Amino acid sequence: MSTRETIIEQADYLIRDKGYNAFSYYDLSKAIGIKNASIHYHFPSKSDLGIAVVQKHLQGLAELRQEKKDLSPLEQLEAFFSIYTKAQSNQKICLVGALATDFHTIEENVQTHLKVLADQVLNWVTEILVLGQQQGVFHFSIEPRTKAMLIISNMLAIVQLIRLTQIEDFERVKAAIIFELTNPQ
Amino acid sequence: MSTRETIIEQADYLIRDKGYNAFSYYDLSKAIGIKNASIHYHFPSKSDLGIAVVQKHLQGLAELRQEKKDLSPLEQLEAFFSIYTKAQSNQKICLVGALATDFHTIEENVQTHLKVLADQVLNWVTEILVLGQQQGVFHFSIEPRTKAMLIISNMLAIVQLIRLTQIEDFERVKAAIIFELTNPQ
DNA sequence: GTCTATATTCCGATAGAC
DNA sequence: GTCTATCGGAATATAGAC
Repeated sequence: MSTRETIIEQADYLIRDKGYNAFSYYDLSKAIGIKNASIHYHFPSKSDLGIAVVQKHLQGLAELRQEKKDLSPLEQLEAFFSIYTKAQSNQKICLVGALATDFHTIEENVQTHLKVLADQVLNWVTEILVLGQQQGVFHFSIEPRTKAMLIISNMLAIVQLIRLTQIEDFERVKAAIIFELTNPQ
Repeated sequence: MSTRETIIEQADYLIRDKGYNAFSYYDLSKAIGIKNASIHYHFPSKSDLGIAVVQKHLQGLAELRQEKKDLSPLEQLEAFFSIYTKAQSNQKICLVGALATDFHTIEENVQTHLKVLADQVLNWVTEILVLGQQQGVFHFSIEPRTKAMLIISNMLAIVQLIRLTQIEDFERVKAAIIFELTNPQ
């Protein structure tokens, strides 16, 4: 992995662990083993790095979506959940939530990229829900886009909340979403 | 309002606007009109201030709960939602979410108080849901505590997400939660 | 591309006068 | 209880050698 990619990966980790404003170039230099100034060579400003991290997630999302596109709606939804399962296993939160709470402190170009990421996530989950509804495997009576917001909200928030409650709540919530979605009650 | 109370209120505002690590004693001094050092007289360390803000929310929650305890389950749930409606109207997020994302950077005594707040919220919403279920006005098939986590997650995350999507999503989500909860499908 | 060294700014916190 | 003044440290960022 190139130095540039290593920096992005570590920055991603730190943003989702401590928050955008709490991590520093010094944190990165410690973690990677190169000096502060070397990181500025790759990413002159912190915003440049923030954008790169968001873009990495955009790319990862597109790849995951492409990779799973022929699977069943339920399997695709579980693929979406896997993003959060992976985060939760490392005590990390999701990038969208991490940067949303710091939204009023990040530069406008980072904000813009973040909005695109949120939009892409919303589009994907909405698409999965519509497909599942058409196939009769998902049951819900509200607008698909709103249902997608509810499910995304559940995942985004639960990875934050399990820092305060119990780690087991993550699996409980995931199972409950699938139960309610797949059972006509 | 006493200077102490003014400081707490402004700190509350700033934490939920910019995040715990992004606001400074200087921000407070500008907003209130007293000097940096004067704030340290009331709150020697930033942790002292953080704890005071959490405790203000704990007290506010207890008062709201007491005030609404004889109302119907639906009205009590709407009272819970009103916390987020108020936040959303000022582009603020909820305190629990704001401090959860910064959780790994705040001092242990702030963490402890925050956990108590999250626990109190969870207890209240669970209680409302059980009552509604007993009265036959709420319909859900999962554990009440898990259902409470789902609903709290929805509200906690939506106030973060509307910074990235559309402000109208807040009302949509709120209406959808009530619709799904009150309709047997 | 990485380094040393440093400029600059800002932050949390304290001493001491009033 | 609020002020001026300042300390010590940390952050983002840059200059210039290698």
